[in-house]
Amino acid sequence: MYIKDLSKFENQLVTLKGWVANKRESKGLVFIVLRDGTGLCQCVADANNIDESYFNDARKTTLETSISITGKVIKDEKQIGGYEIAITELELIQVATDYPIAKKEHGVEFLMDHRHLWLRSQRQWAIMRIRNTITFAIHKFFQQEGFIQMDAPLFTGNAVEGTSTLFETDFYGDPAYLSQSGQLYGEAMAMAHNKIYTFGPTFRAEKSKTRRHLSEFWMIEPEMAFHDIFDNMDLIERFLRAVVLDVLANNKPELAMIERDISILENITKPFPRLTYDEAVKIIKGEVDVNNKNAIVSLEEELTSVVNRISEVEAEIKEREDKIKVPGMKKGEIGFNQAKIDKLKHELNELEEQSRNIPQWLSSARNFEYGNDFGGSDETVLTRLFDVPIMVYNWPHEVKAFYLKRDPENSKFARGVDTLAPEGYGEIVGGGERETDLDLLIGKINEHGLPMEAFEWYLDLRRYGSVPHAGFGLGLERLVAWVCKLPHVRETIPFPRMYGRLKP
RNA sequence: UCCUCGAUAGCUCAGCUGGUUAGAGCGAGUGACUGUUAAUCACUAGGUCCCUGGUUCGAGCCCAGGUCGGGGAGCCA
Repeated sequence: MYIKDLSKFENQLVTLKGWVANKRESKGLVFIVLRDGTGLCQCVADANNIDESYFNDARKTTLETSISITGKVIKDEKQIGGYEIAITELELIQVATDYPIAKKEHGVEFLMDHRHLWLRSQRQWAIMRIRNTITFAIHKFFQQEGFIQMDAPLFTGNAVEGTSTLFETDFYGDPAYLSQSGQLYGEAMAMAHNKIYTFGPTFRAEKSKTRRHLSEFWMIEPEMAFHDIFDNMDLIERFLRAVVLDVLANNKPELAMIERDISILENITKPFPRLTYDEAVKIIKGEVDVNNKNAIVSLEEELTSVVNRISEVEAEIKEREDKIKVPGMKKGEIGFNQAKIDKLKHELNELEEQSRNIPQWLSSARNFEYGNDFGGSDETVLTRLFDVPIMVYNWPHEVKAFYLKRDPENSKFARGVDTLAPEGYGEIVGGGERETDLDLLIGKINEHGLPMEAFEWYLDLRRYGSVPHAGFGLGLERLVAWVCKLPHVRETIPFPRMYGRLKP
């Protein structure tokens, strides 16, 4: 019996097992908000209606105490979930003392140190449900499209691109690296099964401390024989649309819990703009407007509004602090104002960080040098202007991976494509058409200073029945972060591993 | 690796140009309250002011070096 099914048991006696998510009590009444992993439900112990021992046990409950409750299901529109339980029996399973996570603002470090408990809170619960939908939707999409799921090894002897970002391990006395992409293996598997996808963990030892980076993250890498870059873009677009529509179909309540603006997700049915690198650069530099917006001007406006908001917030904090100081205010009202002040101070810290970052981003966009790869801030500047994901293709070949196909129409470019999520999120997909020319590939491997013997097996794919093929890699956490509009990817995975974070 | 912000009670934060005994709210504990949805009231217990050194009659506050954390750059999904 689970809380999510209560509607089928109106006016019946049910038994629920779960944890105390919240509790309020007065003399003859105890209100327990029970959490059972499927939902929340208020349960009421009324001293007049139940045995004294049950009532006393109800009073003993604390935050996150585990209990079993039996009671009658009563419809009550005012309650979360629309139902309430009138308790008739209550069994304490384990009484928790001093649960660390309180119903108030906490700092990031504290919450991360208590990630094992933080996962129980409502917001995190909702995010994990959405992640689950996305994971399932990804498998569903590819399976329906006739893809075979195959897994690339996690231990690898050679680096795809450089070694500075690899975690080294000991493999029976030899160095081995944790995989940072299954890409090359994916190509081999596609030659055997035509269309395949991998879905597994990926490791990158980048000492990055930004909202977009994890050291361990989950990547989905499809690879398709007989696909060119345009087929690839068609697939990316269909794929992301299917996944987001699945979330909209299954997770409206969760999206509401985290206060996600659904209208932007609903735009997913619109076609994704496809820009060449050249076009995207013009937009970033503010030389071309898009959707009646100019990248530079709108960022300048953003900066102004951040500055204005800072003075607003400062004024409100001061006002509330002065209010509290006046003698005679009721204790509860002081507490209420103090909680508001806490929240405003957190907002103020974030705004001040933005006011330091935006000028840097502005100068980076203004001074963007044609031919460079996009940085994180460039992607932010660009994607703030859109309300659907965009695809940027035909990149200068020097800045992209060695295995990307040179554009036959202009050898300056490589047929890579990045998909950038809107609202400033940036890259969630990177991919492209693969180089099939054996000599060009050998040249690129030498150019990058990579050990040729490690790539012999890969070159075999060009020697024996080489065909045009393409694929891409999607970062699961980045997709979840955008769908949920989270400020940081660390909340999209149960136990994040990142620079400076290996526990819990 | 670089830039930038920070570290004070279990938590979130005040703490003035350096000045006696370091504060608030929340949380916790005790008692009072018959329906609450972070707003009832009273009382109680909570501190190595991150570490090391320096300046000073005097350092939570100033200086130097470190440690840890937030944000960003580079790199990337």
